[in-house]
Amino acid sequence: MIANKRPDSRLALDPAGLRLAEPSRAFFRRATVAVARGLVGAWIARRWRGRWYGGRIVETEAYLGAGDRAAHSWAGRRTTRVEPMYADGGHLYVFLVYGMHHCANVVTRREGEPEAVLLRAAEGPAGAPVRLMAGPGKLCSALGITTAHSGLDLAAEKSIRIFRSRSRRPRILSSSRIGIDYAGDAKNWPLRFFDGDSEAVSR
DNA sequence: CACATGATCGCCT
DNA sequence: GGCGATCATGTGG
Repeated sequence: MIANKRPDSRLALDPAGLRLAEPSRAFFRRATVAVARGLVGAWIARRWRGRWYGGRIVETEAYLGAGDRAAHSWAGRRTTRVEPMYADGGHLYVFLVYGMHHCANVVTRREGEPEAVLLRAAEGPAGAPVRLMAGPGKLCSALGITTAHSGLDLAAEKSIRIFRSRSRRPRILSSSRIGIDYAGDAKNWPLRFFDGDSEAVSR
């Protein structure tokens, strides 16, 4: 068990409400764009001291590996930090940006194929501030996710999990990705996906 | 409302 | 030594 940052208590979930189809390894191994779309509307949940906390994902971005200038694995870059991106689909890749904010990614494809989906925003359960997780750094902060969780296997570990929702499919819109002006032509690729009806999408 | 800035550190050149 | 897959706060129009 990883005993670090505590999740925001307002994100407490009823475990009974988490009886949703849990993505299998095969779900994460699919094409990265398919996973990025499939994660919009899914739930991310973390268990801390025996209780569950989490939210419904409303915004994601796909990062396509060695050929994607915006990806940390661009040109085959492989450092200790990025290593989890090279793991099998379903692992977690967490990194620190600007020296203070964490960003959580779900690794896709197979071992040796460094692609991932950035979790950019989520909305908490009823009662939680709508924009508490409206941004990748805020999402990690609210759930207490840090680099200590990087490399964790979502399909095997029990502390952080992804659940697919049974409710209505969201109206998914797309756009170019945020904050990657340095990425050349890749900056215009339509790899950001979000729930067009959510108030928790980042701005 | 639209910028502009500071915080803070690991990775890359 | 520069800058980033960010965010909160401050200024000015």
